[in-house]
Formats: sequence, C-alpha cells, structure tokens
Amino acid sequence: MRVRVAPSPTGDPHVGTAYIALFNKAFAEKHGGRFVLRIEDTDQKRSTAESEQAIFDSLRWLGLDWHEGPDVGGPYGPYRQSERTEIYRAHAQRLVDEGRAYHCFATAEELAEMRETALAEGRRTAYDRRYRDLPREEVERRLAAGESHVIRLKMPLGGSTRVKDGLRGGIDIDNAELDDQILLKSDGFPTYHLANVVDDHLMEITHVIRAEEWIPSTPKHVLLYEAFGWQAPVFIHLPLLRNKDKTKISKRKNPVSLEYYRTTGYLPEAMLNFLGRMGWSMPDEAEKFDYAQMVEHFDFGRMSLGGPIFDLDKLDWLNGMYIRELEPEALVARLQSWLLGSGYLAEVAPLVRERIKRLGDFVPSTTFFFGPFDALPPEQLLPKKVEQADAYKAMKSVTDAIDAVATWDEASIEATLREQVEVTGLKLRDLFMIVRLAVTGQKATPPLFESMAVIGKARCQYRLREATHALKP
RNA sequence: GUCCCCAUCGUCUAGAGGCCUAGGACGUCGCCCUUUCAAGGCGAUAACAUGGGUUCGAAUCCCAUUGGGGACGCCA
Repeated sequence: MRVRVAPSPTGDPHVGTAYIALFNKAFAEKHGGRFVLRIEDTDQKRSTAESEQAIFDSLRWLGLDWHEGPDVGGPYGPYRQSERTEIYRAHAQRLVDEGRAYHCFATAEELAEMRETALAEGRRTAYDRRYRDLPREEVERRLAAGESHVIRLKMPLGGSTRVKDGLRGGIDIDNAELDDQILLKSDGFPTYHLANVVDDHLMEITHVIRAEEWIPSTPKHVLLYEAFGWQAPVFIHLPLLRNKDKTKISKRKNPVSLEYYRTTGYLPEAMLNFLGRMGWSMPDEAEKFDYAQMVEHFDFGRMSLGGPIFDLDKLDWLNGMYIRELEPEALVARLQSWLLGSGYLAEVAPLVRERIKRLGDFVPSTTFFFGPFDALPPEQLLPKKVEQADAYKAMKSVTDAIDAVATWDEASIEATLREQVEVTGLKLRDLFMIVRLAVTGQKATPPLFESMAVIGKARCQYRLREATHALKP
C-alpha cells in the first residue's frame, strides 16, 4: 500500500496540504504502507524553491514526515516533477503514436472564443476538438514550421465513465461532458492530469487520497489510465475544509498558511489533533487524541462527508488544553523554542536597541512581535482627515498586494507598500500609519518594513485583514 | 448556465432500521469555586432541511424538491 501527498510549491504552505497529508499518512501507517511526498512543480511560472522548502518545514513541524520524497530520496525518484519532464514527454508521445492523443494548435484567442460560445450555449466543455482530426501532413507541416502547440487526449465521443470513489461509491459522468484534456503544455511541461497519472502509476501509488475538488477531473484521469492500459488506483476524495461561510477555505477569509499557526503559537500536536477531527472521529468520540491513537483507530468508514468549517474557536480550546497539560518545565521548553529558538530574538533585539533605556523596556515595546492582539477600532486606526471608506478600500488593496509578495524581506515589503501609495492615492504618511497600526497595534514602533519582515508574512497578512475588517464601513 | 458532490444543534460530530422523547464537544448563557482573570465543577440553550415513498417501525434505505459546496484554465 502506497499513498502520496502532492502539493504544488506555489505560495505559502497551506493548511489543506497538511490536512490531506495527515489522512494519507495515517491511512498508510495503519496498513503498514508508505507515505510519499511528491512536489508538483509543473507550473514553471509560479513554482518557487522557497515555497517548496516552506512545505517541507511546515509538514515536518507537524510531524508529517515522509518515507520518500525529493529531499530524502527513495526508490521511485525523482520526486520533483520538474525533474521528470522527459518521462512525461515520452508518455505523451506514446499516446500520440498510438493515435490516442494529438497535437492541437489552438491559440489563446481561439480558446477564449470557444469558451464564450460554450457558455452561451449552456455547455460545460469549451474546447471543440477542431484540431483532433487534422490530416497528418498538415500536422507535420505545422510542427516543422515550429508552430506553438499542445498535446491533447482523445476522449471518447459517446458513452460514460464511471469513477469509483472509496467514500461515495460509483460516480458516472457522460463523456460528452469531458474536454479533450491537455496532456503536454506548449512549454513542453505536462499538465497536472498527465504528470499525476504517470507518476502515480510509476510510483506504484495504490490509493489516491486527495481533496473533493478533484472529483470532476477524476474521469479524465480514469480515461488516461485506460489509454495507457494501466490499472487505476483507488480514489478517495476527502471533504474540503471550509471558511465560516462554507466556501472552500481561502486566505481571504481565514488564515490558511501553516506559518501563521506555527508563529502564532499553536502546538503542532494540537493542530494535528484538530485536523484529525475535521470530517473524522475516534470510535469513542474522543476530542483529544494524538497521532498514534489516530493511526490505531484509523478507518475511512469513520469519515463524514459534509465539508467541515475550520473553526478557530475550537482550535483555541484544544490548543489551550494541550498547553495546560504540559508540565511547567515542558512549557518553559516550548516557550523558549518558540520565543527564542531559530534566532527570532536576535532579529527583534536590534530593532529596539536604540529605543530602550532599560532592559525591561524591551517587553512593552515588542509585544506585537510575539503575541496576537485585537485589531484597533476605526477611530484609532484612522489618521486625521482620512475617510473610513477610503482607508477601507486602501487596506483591501494593500492586503491583496501583500498576499502577492513572493520573497518576504524588507526590500520587497517596502517596494510593495510604496507602490500602494500610488495605487490607493492616500498620502504616504497616512497609509503607512494605518499599516503600522494594523500590523503592530501601536503608533510608535521600530521601522515598519523591518518590523514586518521580522513578524513574518503570515501574521502580517492576518493582522492586515483583521484591521481591514475593522474598517469595513 | 452545465456537470458533479454533500445535507443531524451556530460550529465539530456520534448515530450504519427499533437501544433516539437524538448523545458528546466547542461556543453562548447561568450558578458554584475564587482577592482578580483563567482553569475546573454543575446546569441551561440548541439540530435529524422539506415532501413523498419502502417498512410493523426511518435521523438511518429510495425518489423528488430545496439549500449549500465544488468543477468547468496551456493552475494544481
């Protein structure tokens, strides 16, 4: 029995990745199987090494380490898809040679037009297969001319495909609903669909345990397995974690970065316990259990399918319970590693060195580097002569811009915020004061950009969002 | 719009036809403990979406409706 978690290294390490990883790993360990980490970095534009490292760090923080993966190796490597492009190319070519796939030369404009037409006609599929039966000579000619193209799979034109889901039973989908999916992009990289199927087969993955959002594309995968003549793995789709309003969990409505939870001071074991309660329960309905107990009793039959809301209140309660059960020495150790470990104090101290007269001044002047605080009310957040509505709009823009910062350092933060001065039209001093109050809760602080760099992206995002929310007219 | 998934207290869930006048937990509200605040103890609040079947019997099975969610990318 072999399972995998396959995150894509774009952006911040996601709580959903940890959720899926937990269930994969628990299932594998229950049955003596192997848990594989595979990095799906087939999106050249968005994948970054930092993001990949953050995924490693966050999963390890939670104790969700893997038996095989890019950094630990294993007999089925490489485990990074960008290092396997030749494999995908060869497999795509094989399907073309067998007449199961074809070159498609549709341009972005053509596709946009097709999408519009399909939408107008109330159809789901957009691509109209116009290049599916191009004469061989023309294909050769266009290829020789170096025309940009992709490789698409020939989907069956009629009939239906049955997806067997381990939790839901059979799901039948009309093949008419299915596009001729793209296998190989014009940059020569595989799409998720191809890379995923090829790797799961080559890595001998027996159970694909992933999020529910994949259900609609699973028939494509089933058909791809068939095209290759391979046996498909067992598919198990887990419910999606939700925001308070029941939509799919998202950074705009909920802290989703595992970095946020780590830096805010959630204990990894509490976090894991909490994730284990999302859609799953112990036979005795225990609220508190550790990973080993979860593994011992793990059974997908105990899964409930309604999408669970990620409720911070309950997480807080659980985390508090774990803290209360720590022996004083153990708590001290935790505090020390959280507060002083990994050089955090060394980053904070220089920022206040010039500003404190007694060592004791350190504590009140640095609270926001450590603890959370409630967002200030609008009257304290607003500089003189700034309208709340304007501040609100500006902060929404700032928050989005901060979300998009790829490398979290002083220079990027500064560049982003200065740009926001232009975008929002607020005076520099006004905008920076709002941001300062949002991020630190105080008017007088060490330099803003450096402080934000030290506080970390995840907490800054959260605080900016909270302040924005407070400013909502 | 089209396709798919889902449906028990506000939230996380137990419940696999009679054990259910539906249990636990978080939250909320009381009371107790207490110099304060927590924690803790006790109690209260609150749900089987609706309508049809099937059955002696349905939260549990089937169908429809409604509601919610997801997908419809050369992103994963």
